Amino acid sequence: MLSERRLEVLRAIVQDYVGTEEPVGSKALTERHRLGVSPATVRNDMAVLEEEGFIQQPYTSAGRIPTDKGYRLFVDKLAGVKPLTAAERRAIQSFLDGAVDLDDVVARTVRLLAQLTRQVAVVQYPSLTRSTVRHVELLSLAPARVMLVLITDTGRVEQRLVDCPSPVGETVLADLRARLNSRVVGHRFSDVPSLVQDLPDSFEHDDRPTVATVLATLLETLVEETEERIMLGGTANLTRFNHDFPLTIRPVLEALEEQVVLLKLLGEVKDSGVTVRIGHENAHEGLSSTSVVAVGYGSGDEAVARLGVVGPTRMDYPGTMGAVRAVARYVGQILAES
Amino acid sequence: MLSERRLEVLRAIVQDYVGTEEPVGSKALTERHRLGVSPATVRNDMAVLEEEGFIQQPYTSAGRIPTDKGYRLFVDKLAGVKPLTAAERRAIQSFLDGAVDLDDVVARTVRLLAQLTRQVAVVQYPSLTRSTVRHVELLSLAPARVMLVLITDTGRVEQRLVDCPSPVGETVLADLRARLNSRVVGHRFSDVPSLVQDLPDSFEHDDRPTVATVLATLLETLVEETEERIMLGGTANLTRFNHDFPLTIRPVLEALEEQVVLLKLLGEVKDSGVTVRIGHENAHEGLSSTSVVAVGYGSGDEAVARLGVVGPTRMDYPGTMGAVRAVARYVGQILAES
DNA sequence: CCTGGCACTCATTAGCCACGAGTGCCAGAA
DNA sequence: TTCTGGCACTCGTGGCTAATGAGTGCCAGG
Repeated sequence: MLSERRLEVLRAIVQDYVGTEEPVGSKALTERHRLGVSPATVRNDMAVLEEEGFIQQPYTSAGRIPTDKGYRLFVDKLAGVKPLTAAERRAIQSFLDGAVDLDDVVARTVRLLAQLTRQVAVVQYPSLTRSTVRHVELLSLAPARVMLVLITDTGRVEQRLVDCPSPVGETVLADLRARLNSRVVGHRFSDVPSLVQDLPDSFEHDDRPTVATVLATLLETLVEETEERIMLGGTANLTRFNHDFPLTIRPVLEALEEQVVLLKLLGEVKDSGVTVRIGHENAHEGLSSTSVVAVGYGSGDEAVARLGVVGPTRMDYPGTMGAVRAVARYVGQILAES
Repeated sequence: MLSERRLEVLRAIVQDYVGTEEPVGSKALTERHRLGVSPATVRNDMAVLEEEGFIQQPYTSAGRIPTDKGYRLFVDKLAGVKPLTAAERRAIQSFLDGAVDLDDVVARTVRLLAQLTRQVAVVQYPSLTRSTVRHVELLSLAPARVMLVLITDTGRVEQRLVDCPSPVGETVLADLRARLNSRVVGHRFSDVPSLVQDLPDSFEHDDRPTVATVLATLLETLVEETEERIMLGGTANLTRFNHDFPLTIRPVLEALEEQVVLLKLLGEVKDSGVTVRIGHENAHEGLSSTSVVAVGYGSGDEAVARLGVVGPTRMDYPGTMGAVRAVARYVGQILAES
């Protein structure tokens, strides 16, 4: 078990290393922090911390840097979430208030997060599975061609072309539109399949294939578009990886371009509270020297999507966590209002 | 005036420099290219080329590298566009054929371009100004709240919430929807304002404010959404700037994150043929050591948007131009089919 | 106008050395 | 026990010098 002071030493190491980006030695530590003990004592503590795997020497007889395990302990036990200043809060609010539609909200959020944390920001579009239907519209484009438009409560719009097996009359279309909406509006996407199951039966025999086709496309849209979209920003901040530059940044950029990777990354986020994944805790190889700080957000109690940042393991965790949490809250508010 | 052989020397310098990424000397040149003259002669030619500003020495008595002006001459006079191989063409086709909707087409195009050229790819969404209206839909969400959905011939969908001054009946809405569509469907966005100008007059006096509000929102959408969207990909390829890495890559990444910059960049593209902007020809400072190769694309004769790549001035121009042109053609085909 | 020869330039690399931040260990004090 | 001061040792960093070699400009002669 680690004594109180040893934890204090670890905290000091993390803080100094994050600040200076250089391995930190025992002497420097005692000078910058009031630990009340001599460098020699700190050295002993460091030896213990190293044995336990919390810190590490880049090479023999250099200063120490935290390991992933060290950061983990720091995040879990030694540091809280740093709340934003009033000025920052105001900045967030005024920046997000100007958004005109969902795309804009997401775009602004990405910029905001990137600027605030000086890291790469990742924002997932509000997910369809957990949203509800606001409206389904059917438009006749040609005799046997219908456009299906799906509008969600988060303001997202999806459209699909439907090629019908036979020409479809305006009245049938209006009928279908009305019945469809009366059944599904306000319901969750996941409930839609069972709600529309018997709908074809209530139509004339001739129209049933058409109705079935339209419904099939609707269900397909629900499934397909559950592949969620993600917006990325602030990649220029990666250049602050001053160290072994090309080597580090390359795989990170590659990973960030893979929507799949990002989705998986965000998928591992807990439903409540800020989630931090440090270094090798991230499954993806290219991200093994980065940390992900993410959190769910939503218009109500429940999270409909996630947002967060990706940065070097050597990051200011309390500040980053504070910024991510705050932004998520404001975005949630904005979504609830619209 | 430059003699034939001197141009040949310039071409050789560009080709070698692009290949090796190192300043090229007179001896190496005569070895790799059958110029039929001795290194000494080449040196004299080089001296002339340097005096004319086509090439440059990084420092006294090193090899030569092309200047922006040198690349310009190379692109304009010395090199054509290299057509793709049959295999590459097939790859493009099969890759793009799988796309399901407009977003997907753009996303796939970006990936394709990035992979093909090994550079940063930029694709502009088909522009609204040059598109035509396929359908306008009005949905009643609440008594005094209407959702306006605009569908373009390129498959793009835009929606806006409209808060009306007074409750609006279903019949009025249906009436407006019908008249609106009969007037604007098939017409260009730029023609819409004059087409709907007198529309409010044909409604009951009480409904005119509502109609006017809806129309205002429609026109606003046309203008606002003319701010065009852009998709970016392949930023990981920037790491192939091996040279003065952080210094070079930073401003480039920053520039690429600014939609405005990208739009301005693509805005300068000629309407026909592949446009190449080299180094300082790009207005933006951060892009002064990159070149942009871009071209318009569209479903018909006319370009509705642009796509291209951004890479180091030291790039394989013929190959890049070939790839960009080929991709643009296929995307145009895909759009025309849908 | 082209060529071979020659002296010169200068970035790069390797080798060397002094410096100093940092360590581990140990004996003695608290 | 726990902490401290002292001390020898490690090793990356930075400055210096010398050797290397690719590349140049210039010139005299074909």
